[in-house]
Amino acid sequence: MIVGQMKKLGASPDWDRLQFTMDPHLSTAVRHVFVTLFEQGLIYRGTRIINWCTRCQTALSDLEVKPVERKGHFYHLKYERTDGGAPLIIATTRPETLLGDTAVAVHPDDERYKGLVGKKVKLPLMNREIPVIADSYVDKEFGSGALKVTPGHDFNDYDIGKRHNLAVLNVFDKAGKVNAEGKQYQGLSVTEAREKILADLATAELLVRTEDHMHSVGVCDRCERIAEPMVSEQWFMNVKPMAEKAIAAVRKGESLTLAEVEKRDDAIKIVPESWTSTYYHWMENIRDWCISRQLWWGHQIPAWYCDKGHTTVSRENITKCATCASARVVQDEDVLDTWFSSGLWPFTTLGWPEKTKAYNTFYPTNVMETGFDILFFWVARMVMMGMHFNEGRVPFKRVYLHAMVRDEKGQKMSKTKGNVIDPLDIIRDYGADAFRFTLSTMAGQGRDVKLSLDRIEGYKAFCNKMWNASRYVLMRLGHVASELPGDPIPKADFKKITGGKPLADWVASNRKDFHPLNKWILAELDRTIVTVDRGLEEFRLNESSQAVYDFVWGQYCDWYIEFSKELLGSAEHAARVGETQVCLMHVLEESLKLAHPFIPFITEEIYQHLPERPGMKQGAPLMLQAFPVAAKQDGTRDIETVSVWKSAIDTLRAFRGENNIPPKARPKVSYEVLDAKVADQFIAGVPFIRALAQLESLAGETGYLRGNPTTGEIISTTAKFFIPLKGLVDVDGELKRVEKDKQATLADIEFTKAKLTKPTFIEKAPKELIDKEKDKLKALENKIGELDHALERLRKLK
RNA sequence: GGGAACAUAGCUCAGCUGGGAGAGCGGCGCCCUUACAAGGCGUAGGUCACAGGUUCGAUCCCUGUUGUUCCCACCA
Repeated sequence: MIVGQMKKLGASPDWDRLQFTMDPHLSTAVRHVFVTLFEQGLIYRGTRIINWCTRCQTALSDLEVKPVERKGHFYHLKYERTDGGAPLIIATTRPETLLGDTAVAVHPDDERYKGLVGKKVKLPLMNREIPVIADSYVDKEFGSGALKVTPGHDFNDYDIGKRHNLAVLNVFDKAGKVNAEGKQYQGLSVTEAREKILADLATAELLVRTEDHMHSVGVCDRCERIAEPMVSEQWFMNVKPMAEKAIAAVRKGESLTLAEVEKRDDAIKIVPESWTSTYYHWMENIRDWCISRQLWWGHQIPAWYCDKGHTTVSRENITKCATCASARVVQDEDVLDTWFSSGLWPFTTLGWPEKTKAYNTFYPTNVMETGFDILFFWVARMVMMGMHFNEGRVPFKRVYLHAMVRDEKGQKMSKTKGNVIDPLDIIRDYGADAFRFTLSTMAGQGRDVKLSLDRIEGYKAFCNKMWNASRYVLMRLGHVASELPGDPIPKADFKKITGGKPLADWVASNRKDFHPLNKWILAELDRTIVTVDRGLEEFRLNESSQAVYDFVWGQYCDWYIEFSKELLGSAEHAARVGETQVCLMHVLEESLKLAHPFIPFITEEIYQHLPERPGMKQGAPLMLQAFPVAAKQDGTRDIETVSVWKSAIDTLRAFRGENNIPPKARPKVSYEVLDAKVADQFIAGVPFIRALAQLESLAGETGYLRGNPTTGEIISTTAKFFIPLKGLVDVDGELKRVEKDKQATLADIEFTKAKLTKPTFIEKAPKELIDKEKDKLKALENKIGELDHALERLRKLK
């Protein structure tokens, strides 16, 4: 199912290399690792206290036990002294464990109990005497300052017991029932035993009082049943020495850049960096890893026990004990923690321990991309195992911890909570591309993603936009039937236009002579390529996807395509048709490549519809094309030029919009350039401003309109437009619009003036900024003059 | 108990080393203009959680407060 989901999502790994940790080769490698570590003394079998799940009937690692706040009770019990002195009061949350008590502990400095240490108390209900011992673990302030010690069922008590050589009593069996040690309580479950014992204590007047108590208990990660600390025989791995090296590798990576770390094999960089401290903290406090599990599914531990009690650990299955040659051998029934084999993933999947070609080529790998929820479970173990078994070389150079998808309420998805969103459902409703794009833009957050259906909807629209833009391009290239009868645009013959050169090459060598609009869109494309590239390099996927989105929709569709209609449709620019067709095509193609990592399906589909062009094989997949590279050309001037046109168009559109001038109205307008510095640039854009502002005509002002008393003046930053207002607008409405503009401009002036008159600013701010502010002030004051003039005319007109 | 993060427009979120806050969705107005109504154009909407500090200047850096979240931890 998961593989199916990944394919639907468009994940593009080399599926031929799909592997499973239980595959024969990986199983062999797992055995090899286990036996090697055993021989190195890093794996051992021992009796320890571990967390035990009484439902799953298996040992759990520390990581598999989740602390949960539970309401409980704090019971104060009376332990009678054998010397007849005042009884000890002991507080506990788990009275049933008293069955396994082997001591009572007090703090060595506790004046209240000084004389008691070394004496004995009577264990309630059990008819057993246990010693009072002194141990500094005990907190004098907590409860009564006296602690019952149950080494068999409590981690702390186990440690205390070891320090004082106390007996370890197991009173529960693997199913969580009281065993024979519990005498009259045998057979009861933990909960039943607790109730019965409390009742008996009450009867015996040994239960002093009961309080409500909130405390955290460890529950099994899988089934949420309370984990029972139990003493049992398990396999452990000493990970401390490996952890030290694993810490060193990340420390080294901290002082390196992402690019630097890629060139070496002894350092790891974690992104986002804030996770490194978490990683250190865990690694520095790491304890021996309990690796055996009492499950029926997994890699069986390669250890055999003979009838004489000898243990044989072997890479091959054995039939005889290695020590006594007894043929009565039986393999350990336990299996390994699933993360044991997963921790070997980066090298066992490449054929290790054999030095295969794949291994030599791909180890160390470049990027490990996963969720932070398995940073310890998986990532840390891979680092430790990887370095240990590969001559200190790291398994991967960079770790990218992506954000975690949560549900709409921000909760982690889980099967038990039933709030899992199936990616297939989203793909069915919105498409894989929209889903991927959304995840990419949301990946910027450090921690979690609340999946927002509205946003997916928005990116679905983007995919649609891309499709429609492509349709337009194909029409303009004459490769799709235009619905325009008698469309004058010739079918683009790229071979002829570029002389057989690939479009990209032809553009690169000729772009300096292109029309400003074509130069401009190429410059915008270059900028976008740089941004997308940087984002991908630095794992800021949201910046990359956002840059693609903004470029395609905000520049290419909203402006360039609109401009191109004029460029292609007017006889004035007939000489630019071929060049413009190439640019439309080239920029579309490069955009498809930039967008492809995010929306692979639709971009591939569109790509397959693109017409034949020099150097391109029909049917070649987009996925295999080289990623775009930005030209090293300075497009600043072109971007500036077109921004002058855009701002003029914006001003005229705002005038139309706010005055509710119907789109069908085509006013005749004349202009006068206000900023002499941009006069040439402005004049080159006149036909395009006219077209996009939907004007009948736009001509240099000759005095006719200016002299006309019914003419209105529209002020943009670089130019003034004269428009006959009569019958076109409601003069009051236009007065309001210009007045609003004036107020905003005045506020601007005030702000800038305040800045410039502050002596400390003039003294300390960078000169560049001061000059910029001065220029700005001048332009604003100029504009006020023009606005006042416009207002005056409007008032007269009224 | 220790550590980390987050708090920006009604909603979901950008804002990369400090120089007058942006997008999408939603709202309002005008448009079915032949790529696109899953659209176009215009427009409203934010003391950037709160209080201090550093700075000529703070959404951005520092400290504290409040709220939310996550991770780690053996307080009976």
